[in-house]
Amino acid sequence: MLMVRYGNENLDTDQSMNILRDENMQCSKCPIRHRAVCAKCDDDELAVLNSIKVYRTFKAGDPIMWRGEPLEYLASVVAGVASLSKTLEDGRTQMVGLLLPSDFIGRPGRAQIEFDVTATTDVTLCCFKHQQFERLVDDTPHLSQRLMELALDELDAARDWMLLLGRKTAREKIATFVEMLVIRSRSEDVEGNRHSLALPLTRDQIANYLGLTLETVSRQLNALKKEGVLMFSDRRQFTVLDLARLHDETGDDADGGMIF
Amino acid sequence: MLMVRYGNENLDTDQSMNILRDENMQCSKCPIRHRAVCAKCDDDELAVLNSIKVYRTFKAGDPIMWRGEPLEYLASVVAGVASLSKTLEDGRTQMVGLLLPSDFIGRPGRAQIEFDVTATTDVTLCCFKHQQFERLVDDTPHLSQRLMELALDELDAARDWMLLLGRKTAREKIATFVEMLVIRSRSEDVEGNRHSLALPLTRDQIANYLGLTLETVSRQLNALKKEGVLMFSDRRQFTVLDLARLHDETGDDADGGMIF
DNA sequence: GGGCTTCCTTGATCTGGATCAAAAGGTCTA
DNA sequence: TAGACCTTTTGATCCAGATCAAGGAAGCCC
Repeated sequence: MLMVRYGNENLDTDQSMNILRDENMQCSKCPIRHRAVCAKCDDDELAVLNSIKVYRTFKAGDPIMWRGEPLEYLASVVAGVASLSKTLEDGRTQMVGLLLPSDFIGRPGRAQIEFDVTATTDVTLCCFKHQQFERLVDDTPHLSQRLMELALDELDAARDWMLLLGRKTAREKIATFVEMLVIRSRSEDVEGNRHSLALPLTRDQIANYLGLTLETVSRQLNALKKEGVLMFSDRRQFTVLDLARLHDETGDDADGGMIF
Repeated sequence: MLMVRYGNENLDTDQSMNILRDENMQCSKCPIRHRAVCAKCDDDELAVLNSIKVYRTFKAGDPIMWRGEPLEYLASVVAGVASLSKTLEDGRTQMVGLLLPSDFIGRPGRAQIEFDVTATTDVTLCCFKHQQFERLVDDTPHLSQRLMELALDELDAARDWMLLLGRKTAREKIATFVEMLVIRSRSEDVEGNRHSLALPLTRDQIANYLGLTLETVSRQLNALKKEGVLMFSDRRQFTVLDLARLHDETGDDADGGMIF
């Protein structure tokens, strides 16, 4: 996945909090500059954000925020993949969102979140202190407008996922998931209509996202391989050989509901 | 469900469009005044809304908006229940939202919606012309703030529903649905901890909302009846005899994730 | 009242995906 | 180079809920 490397030389690192202050990292050069919460900000607004932002990094598997915990930071995902998940009393869990670069964590006007946030790969976040950011939002229409757009995008994605969870077969779920990965990582290896990319999740995590078990995920992925829709170079890295065929397996109509 | 009756005497009715202009209906007396999109508006702002609003009514079963159709109106639900639903290529459908009084339809900055909206009971909407409303939102922070809150509430509800659709058993789904109805209709008949209310949906529609079949819905509702959790006076009207027991059947933990 | 239609119930059977179980790769450490 | 620990694959079995199939019950229109 879209991994971004920053040099380590000039970092002022607070190891206990994973906080990096990288004086070299300017918002204007940020890889997610034009899709994140700051997308609509002009140079002056960006300068303010630049001055209050802090990078934090998390290792794959690290918890980022817990449900119900007061929100100290709001953040944009700069690199890596994080997941949102909810849990039932007896421990069954369901992922309710996948955060890819440019997605935003935390909401203005909410003191806490209703789900756990976990790093599924190594993750870099661009963080803003909750209260500082809230104040900024109040006098920056470009920020609040963009926050609204992001919230509505998430709502559309959540509703597409409800259709998937409620009505799709295991095969359709897997095909939809892979198609989503292709769409959300357009920038990666493409050769003709062959798209090469990596699964950002383990079989177990995919199962968790799709409301399946890991065994079913494994069987369906291998079936798509046998049928010549996918090709795996290792367990994570794969190529979509037939995008049209993949779409046929999703159960969605041609004009497609999916918004990512 | 919370039905509101308006006198018919002073209505200027355009039958073909179901448009009612009721000069007697002042926003200040509106039953959803304090929960709808206008909740934060002051008297001046309300006066503007009052002057541009139009009521429309729909019979149970009527389509309200179609997916992909350009949005002429944005609207608040004043009375009755409407549903949002999405459909797969082969016709399988899944409800992705239930709109109760005070809920809002349509989004600023979006020319169309990604799902169908249908009246499930007789419905009264308070409508605003799309462009007129957009302009108003831009210079009325109270409106845009409230729209943001409503969007975030919907997002939380959508995520709770993803957990339900992905991981809950049929029994848990039904119990969660009934509990939601109780919570969202607090104003109705309560005697001790016995809550009497009506199912706003047919068995088929409930199945559609919960990702089940109508037979399973019927069996589970009757099982809850046999076990003394619910009591039915007819097929729609019922009483919750044991709210704690109902909650135990939802699978949620005590402090509860559910936000409605 | 009788014939529609729509909604709901109940029973019998089937099946997709869960669950249980075991083994095969891969990676890391030592 | 072995051993410990993952993640993934594959096979065998099971079961919750879907599907198929008949009726009932309530409302509506002639």
